[in-house]
Amino acid sequence: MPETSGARRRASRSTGRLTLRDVAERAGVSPITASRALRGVGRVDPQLAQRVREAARALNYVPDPAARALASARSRVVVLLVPSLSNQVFMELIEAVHEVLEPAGYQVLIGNTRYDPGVQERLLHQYLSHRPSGLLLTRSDQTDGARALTNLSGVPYVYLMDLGHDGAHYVGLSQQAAGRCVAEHLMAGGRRRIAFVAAQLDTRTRQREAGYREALTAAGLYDPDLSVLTPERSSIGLGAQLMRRLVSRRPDVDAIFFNNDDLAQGALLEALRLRIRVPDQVAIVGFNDLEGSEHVVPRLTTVRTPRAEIGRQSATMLLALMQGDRIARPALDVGFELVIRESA
Amino acid sequence: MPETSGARRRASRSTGRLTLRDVAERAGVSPITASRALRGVGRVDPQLAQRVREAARALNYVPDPAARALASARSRVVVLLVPSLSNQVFMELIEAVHEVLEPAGYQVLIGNTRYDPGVQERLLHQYLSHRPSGLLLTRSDQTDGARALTNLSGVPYVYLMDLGHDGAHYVGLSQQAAGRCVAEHLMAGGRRRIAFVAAQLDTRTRQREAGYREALTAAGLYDPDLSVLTPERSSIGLGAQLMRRLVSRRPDVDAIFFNNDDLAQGALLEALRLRIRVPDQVAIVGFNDLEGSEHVVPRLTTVRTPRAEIGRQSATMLLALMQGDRIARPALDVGFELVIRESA
DNA sequence: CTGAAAGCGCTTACAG
DNA sequence: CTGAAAGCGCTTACAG
Repeated sequence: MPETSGARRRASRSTGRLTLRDVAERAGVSPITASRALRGVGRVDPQLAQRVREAARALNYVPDPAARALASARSRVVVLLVPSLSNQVFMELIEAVHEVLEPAGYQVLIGNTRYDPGVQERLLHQYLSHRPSGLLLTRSDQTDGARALTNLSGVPYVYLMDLGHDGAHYVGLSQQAAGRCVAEHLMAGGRRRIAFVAAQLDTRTRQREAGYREALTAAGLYDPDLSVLTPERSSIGLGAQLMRRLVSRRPDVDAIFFNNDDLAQGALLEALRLRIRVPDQVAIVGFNDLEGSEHVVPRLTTVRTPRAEIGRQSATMLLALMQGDRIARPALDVGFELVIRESA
Repeated sequence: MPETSGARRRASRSTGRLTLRDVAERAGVSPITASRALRGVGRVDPQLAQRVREAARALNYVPDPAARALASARSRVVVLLVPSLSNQVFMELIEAVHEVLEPAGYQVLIGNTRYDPGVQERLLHQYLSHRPSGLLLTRSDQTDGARALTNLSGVPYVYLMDLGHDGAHYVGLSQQAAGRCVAEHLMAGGRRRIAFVAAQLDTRTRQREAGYREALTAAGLYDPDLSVLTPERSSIGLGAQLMRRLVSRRPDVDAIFFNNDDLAQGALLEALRLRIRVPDQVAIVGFNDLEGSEHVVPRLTTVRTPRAEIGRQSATMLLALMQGDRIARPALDVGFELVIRESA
């Protein structure tokens, strides 16, 4: 179609790009009508709409997101801020969010807050300049400033991972109840000296620790000396290291609750090397049910958290909010499941 | 500053947003000068430039990316297309790319091609509508259509993970040489019946297989019956399963080269259960040196591939290309390293 | 149901 | 070195 293209090129700043006008011309309508037909809004004669859609398809037309965002003061972008990009938990979350939002025509802009509330606030401020249609955040990692920004922006948002009762939208689970559940399982198995080991001390970790402490305190078994908390990054290697240190310092420990499966997997490997019998001598429980946990020796007892479900449900909820729907239950509890295998 | 804001609100479609005009007014210059000062282009009186920067900072001004993209026909977006979001290899890549590009003021738009060249082409077409400043792709997964699109777009791009000699820009390593290296190490250790096991059959897998076959053929040891290739998703569980099947079908196998560490880790666990002694009875080598490989029992011999390095270097190379520099060595070989531990 | 006008917030190209 | 004009490609608000 050299003529069309030539005609468009007359302006000095033309980009040579295929525009809505080309589609409109081909369909024999005005650009406004073409715009409406393509977006499926307003009243357009079905026949005309069909012609427009055919023209767009024939020309392989893709609307310019920048022009669209500028004109409508809203971009089809959803901002997703996660605490880490190297944690399997958040990868599955990202993947699930993508799966729901991409087919719905949204771009997912991912920000890595590195478990740092300050970074989260900075990223939020910067990403808000894109005028996103929606926000997916973790509430517990927010500063007051970030919370204010989020509210003032007027952009719909959903909080991920945990739950709250302040009227905001949540998709997550009670981290504290999960912590309590593990402690109770271990006590029910007759364990008395139950340790809690955690790295990467974010808010969700502390909530789980609170649940653990609550349960043990109620049973008169809480011993602060059995809590090992380190800000280091959670990893298999660190789990092995912490295991070794703990059993040498407290040889009487009879159960260990690791805050993440990577730590627990490392501990299991270390137990193998130290010839510590699991669960006979020490019971071990992990958290999250990550890849490999059902295959390690012995198979790891852990808490399954539905990350993909959180991703899908939060994206779906956000989709509803973005089109102005009201949500009946703003705090969606996706639950957790204690998966009892061989290690405890 | 209610007056300023009130003045701006006179137009019916005003968004209430803080604009370049506000910054210019505060600094006492025209918007064009403010624009130039903020971008650091063109000649601007240093004193004026300083005033503009101060005004922007005082107002907490963030330029509108949409307006910027529309006016300049280029957005500060880099598109990164990866074959998977659930593979640790690509997560580390994504993280490293982010680390370089975000501070440089670019947004990274991530697309998941799901190992499907068709999806890659579709995503490319769609993402190109954002007029990205640069593209980060895996060449071997491209269709001819995608390659044509990439070229025609005029957008600078760098291919990740492997190498090529067609003048395009690459940051990666010779997957075939790595495959050959593993096979040679096993043969040097006296192994004669060396199996190759792979899942998720992408091009890089096939290149490694080619290297393996080449080395074994040269030594007269190649046995096609010892190649196990499955299109299933690579995982620890699958590794365990393939291990069991292979040793029962071919009890004489004395070494296995797994195409990814997750498979090898699963195989090690299965060997533990089946009481197969590694490496005495069967040597096992993995690929990629993923998390946990140095901790498993026995510690896994594998090939370390520098994913973070690929991410950083490719982002840095793209940054240079985007500002019009020429690259002296368009194909950057980041190499690989055979890490000999206990399993082979 | 359809369209001409104006505007979104920037940058480019041109003058001075 | 600085700025007034025009334009990027869409959509909104207003008429008809």
